[in-house]
Parts: sequence; C-alpha cells; structure tokens
Amino acid sequence: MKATLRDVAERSGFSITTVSHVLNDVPGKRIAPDTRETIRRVADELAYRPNQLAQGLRRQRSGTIGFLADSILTTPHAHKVISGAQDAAAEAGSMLLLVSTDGRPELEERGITAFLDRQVDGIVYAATYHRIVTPPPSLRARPAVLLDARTDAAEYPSAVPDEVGSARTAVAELVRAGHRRIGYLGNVDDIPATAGRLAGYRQALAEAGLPWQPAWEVAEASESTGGYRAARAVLDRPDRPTALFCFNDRMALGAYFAVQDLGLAVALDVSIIGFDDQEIISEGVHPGLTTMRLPHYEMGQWGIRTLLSLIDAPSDGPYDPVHFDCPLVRRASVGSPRG
Amino acid sequence: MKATLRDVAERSGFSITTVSHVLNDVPGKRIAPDTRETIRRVADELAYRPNQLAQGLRRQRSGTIGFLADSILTTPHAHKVISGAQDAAAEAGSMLLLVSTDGRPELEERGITAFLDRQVDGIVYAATYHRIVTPPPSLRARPAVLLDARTDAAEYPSAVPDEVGSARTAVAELVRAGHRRIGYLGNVDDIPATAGRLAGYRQALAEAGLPWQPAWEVAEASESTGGYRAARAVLDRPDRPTALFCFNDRMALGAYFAVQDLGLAVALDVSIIGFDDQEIISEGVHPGLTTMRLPHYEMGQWGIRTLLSLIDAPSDGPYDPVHFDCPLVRRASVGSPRG
DNA sequence: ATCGGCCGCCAAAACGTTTTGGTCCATCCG
DNA sequence: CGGATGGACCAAAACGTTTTGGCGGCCGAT
Repeated sequence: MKATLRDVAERSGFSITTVSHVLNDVPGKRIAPDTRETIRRVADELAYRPNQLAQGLRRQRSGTIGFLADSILTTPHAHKVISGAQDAAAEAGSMLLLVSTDGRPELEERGITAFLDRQVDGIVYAATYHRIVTPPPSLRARPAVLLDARTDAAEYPSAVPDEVGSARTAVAELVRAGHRRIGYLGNVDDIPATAGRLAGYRQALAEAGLPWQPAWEVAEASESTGGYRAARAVLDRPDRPTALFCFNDRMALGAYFAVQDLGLAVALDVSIIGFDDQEIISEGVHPGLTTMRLPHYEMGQWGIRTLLSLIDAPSDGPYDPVHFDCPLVRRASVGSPRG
Repeated sequence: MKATLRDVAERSGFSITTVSHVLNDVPGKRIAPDTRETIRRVADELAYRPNQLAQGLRRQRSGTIGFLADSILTTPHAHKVISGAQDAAAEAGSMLLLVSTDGRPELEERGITAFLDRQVDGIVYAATYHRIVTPPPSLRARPAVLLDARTDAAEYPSAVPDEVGSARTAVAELVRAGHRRIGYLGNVDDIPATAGRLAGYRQALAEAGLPWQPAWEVAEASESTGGYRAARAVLDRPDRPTALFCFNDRMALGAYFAVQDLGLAVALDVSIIGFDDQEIISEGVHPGLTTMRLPHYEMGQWGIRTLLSLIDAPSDGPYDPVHFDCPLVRRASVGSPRG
C-alpha cells in the first residue's frame, strides 16, 4: 500500500542506503546530482513518506511528545495551552499524545508509562491552573516541562502566570479610569494565585496612593455564587467602592448579578474587572467583561519549544519558573466613576 | 536503560522467541510451566515493558488512534468527547494522538498525513457541534468514525445528538411544570440543530395540545446578546409566555439578563431551559439553569469503541448515523407559572 | 605500470519486536 | 530395534528505517 524506502530504491535503481542518504540530506555524503534528482523524483511519484515507527525505532526519536493534562474538562480556557503546544509541535514535525487525568491521580502513572512505552521524546506536564505539584518520579525518565505548575525543587523547566504583576495592571486600569475606591473580591483557595493577586491588588493601591480599606477586601468561594456574596458584602456598605477587581471571571459573573440586584448598572455605577478571560463569560455577559487573559496559548508554545531544546541539549537544572504576563482585555465593564 | 526482550531472554536463560511466546501468551505453544514461571519472574524483576514502536512496526498495529478535532477551542464542552475517547482508548491499551485544526482546513490534510506517518490504527474525526462535513479523501486510508458530524454519503460510522427528541423532552419538562404559554428562542445558523430543535419544540407543543403562537418563536444570533434580544421580543408582549426554551445556554444567559431588566425573576416569573449544559453558565447563573446535556463523553466512548471494532473487523458501510439522547439536567430555572 | 586518493555507491548491522518453520531429544509403539 | 509421536525450545526472517564501514573504478602522480 504505502510506498517504502525499498520501493523507491527498486524503482530508481539505487540502493536503499543511497535513497536514505538523499532523502535525509545526510551531510558529507558524495552523491551525483543526477542521482539525487532521480531519487527525489521517484520518491515524489510514489508519494513516499517515511514510516515514523521505523524511523523512531532506529533513531530513538519518535517524533511524539506526551502531553499529560490534569484536566481538560474542568477549566474551559485550558485547552488553549494544548493548542499552543500542538502548533509548536507541528512546527517541529512532532505530534502530541494526549492524556487527561481529570483529577484521577492513578492515571498519572499509567499515562506516563504509556508514554514511555511509546518512546515519547519528552513529556509536558500541564496543570489547569497555577499550582505547586509533585509529579510522579517516572516523569524523570524523559525530558519534561511543567506548565501552569511548578515544583518546589525546580527540577523541571516551568511556566506560570505572573499573578502579582497581572493583578497590578488590572487595578492600574481602574485607577486610570478615575476610581479611588476599589474593592477586591478574592478567593479562599490555597493556591499561588490567591496570595499573588491579593498582593498585586494591594501593591497597585499603594503605588497609586489610594486608600486601603480592609472592608473592601473580601474572600469567598471562587465561583459565581461566591462572587455574588462577596459583591453584596462590599456593595451594601455606605462607603461602597466604585470599582471591583475580581479573582476570576466566575466571581465577576456573580458580581454582575449582585450589581443588578441592587438596581445598579455595571460600568456606570460599578466598574468590574475579572481574571482568566473565559470568553463564554466575558463575552457573554452584559456589558462585556474587561478581564485579564491567561497566556495559555503562549505557555503551550513555550512548553514545547523548551522541551524540544531540552531534548536536543539535555541539561540539569535547577530551573527558575518563567513568569508570563497576562494581557489586559478591554471590554465594556469599566467606566469612570459618577460625578 | 529500559529492559528489552533480549535482556529478559539472557537473564532467564531462554531464547527471545520463547520469552515473547510466554509474555504474549501465544496459544498453541507448548512451554513448560516452570519456564513460564521463570520468564515471567525475570520480566517482572526487570520491569520489562514491550516497546510499542517495535511492536507496532512488526504487528502493523501501533496502539495509537488519531483524533482530529475541528476545534477544541471554540466550544468549551467539546473536550468531554476527548475525555470519553481517551478513557475508551485506555481500556483497550490505545492512546490518542491529538490534532486540533481550529478552523484551519489546511491542517486537516496535514494532520491526517501526520497520523498516517505514525501508522495510527484508526482516526476519529470530531466536529464541535453537529455538522454535515466532507472529510478529505485521505481519511479513507484507515478506518474512521465521525463524531458530532455526518456525511451525506454515510460512508463512515457516525454519532450525532438527537436534536428533535431532546428538544421535545425539554419542552415536555416545561409542560409538566404547568406551563401553557411556552416560547422558543431559536437561532439562525444553517446547521442541523436549528431545524431539529425547532421541530422538537413544535412537536412537543402539539403533543401536549398547547397553543402555538408564531410570535413566541423568535430566531436570533445564537449567543448571549442574541438571546437577550430574542427574550425581549417575546417578553415585551402582553401575552408573554411563562416559559422559554432556548436554543443553547448562551442564549439562555442573555434571556436571564432580559428577565432581570424587566424586573422579573427567573423561575418565579419566567421559567427557562437551555441546551448544551455549559457548566460555566448553567452552574454559574442565578438561579442555576436547567438544560439539556450533550452526551459528548458518551459519544467519545462510542467513537473509539466502534472504531476499534471496525479495525478488528473491517466492513464497508453505509452506516446510518447513531442518534444520542441528551439527558435533562434539572437545576433551578424551572418553576410553576404564577397564579 | 603502479600507487594513492577520491568519487560514487552499497551491504549489512542495528533498533525491538513477532512469527514461521524448524531442531533436538525422549518416549512409545509394534 | 526402527520409526513415529510429541514435547520443549530456538534461529532467522521480517517490519522500515538509519548508519557504519566498506568497495570498486577512475584519475593524477610517480
């Protein structure tokens, strides 16, 4: 069915060796230009494509990268990292073998051994949100990088969002719009983003010389209903803020409902900035939500690229986590304060 | 590094052949029980795992399935199909090679050839929403199935949601709650779901002996703002419906905003049912949205299973599309009509 | 004429399996 | 005692590549 190297060799009248040399452009081999020409033509005619299994077996390079995601289910924006990874892999002639563990840790080990059985060139270990992880030791068997995750030991290259910097640019945007009373609807999870975004909020306030009010800073469960409660807690006060920075878009969605329940209008009465840019919310909501976009696509690309260079030139760490900026996505939820 | 068959052979004192026979349990081979025992022990000690590249090369079965998704980006619920596929694949000792074309059709061909280069056992061609597709001819090179998609020629097995049946159960749920004036916020896209869900709506009305009002049936762009406009158009009327069935959750989200803008309350004044169960909306919204869940996970599973059986026993179609029911997910957006 | 060197090409081993077709040695039967 | 039977194992080919280490032939120099 599919043409093999032998087919090309027989049809062109040269040996398999020579055909291989020509098709791979092996340097330092002297082969007559005519021969090259012929072989290439025949290969073309037969639509020859090297069998990557055979190639991988011989070269010890399968052209395949294992992508282990702790979940592609839960957080809808996380597949952008896969997209970025895939594009970067395609650029280099590689492909992704995908395993999603969906929070079932026993699948991690199994996934990794399945990767190793298939002789992947390297492994991407991707979390769905910025986390400190302890990957199974089997991950050491091959070059690996961490995405949206890092270990304490810094034994793998890793990429994470710059939580505090991004929070600062969010708050700075509100300041720029003229707000002087800015609240923070924070979360209660024990994850790096929690402290990071809170710190960024405070720093931005301090930099702008704005007042800081403990009552404007409230922590709740990081989803819609939590956002609703948090927003009510802050907005029901007499000295209520004119702007809210929210831990994520889900909380921001809750804040929208709270604002409306109070008979107020988003942007006009209360400006809101979210985090994550989950388009289904940020574009679905009325008015559109200004938010910080997580650089997932870029992190995916970065992951594969550093992984590939690590494969070509192994090295031993430790590796400082690389911090990625989150760009501000302006929509319509930020206005100037009234009066 | 990794133990090979030869290592096991040498360490156990038997030939590679015998080791292979034992480890694969090839039927009809007479091998002394002691020998089996020894070989298995040694294989265990060395943590031997067969190299799938070599195995695939020899057996012409790579243990790998190509998954071509037209987009894992756009629709956030679509990765459940990947999850289902992956789980079914894992059950059978297979893995997924993933390519997402993200609406770039030139990637389809490239993806498929990359699959073929890697000798995938079969290919899943998955759309993000129920569509009629024309896959590139190269797809014929291997067994393939279509998910959330079908061709006119029915040349591949395919799975799609049962649009009209699901719409009927949605409307029936509203009828059961006591509603007699039920509106439909429809869409304007040229896709199978458009006609299907509309037809289901009308059928359900007819079955229940309820009045049908052209004015209660409005079509708009199938996202949040479209839903908002559609809901306003219907609810601003004096004979406004007490319940709305929406083409999808995004439109339902818009309907929520419309209801609130009118000073009404979802469930109390206007019951709402959506479609898709995009959790970020259906769980994020206040009150929680009752909606139809697309059976993506199940379709993914089905896809791999039928693909695998197709690989083992090739056959030639034509294949009627298999229709999957969408289960109703009850939350809090449906109440009984007032008074 | 002979030798060295270069040019153009190729045989064969290797990667790690599976599978075909044996071989060797007891034992059993007549 | 010869041949057949069967039990237990193995050598080697094959899958489709890459890569090492050649090997002939021609040319120029001696």
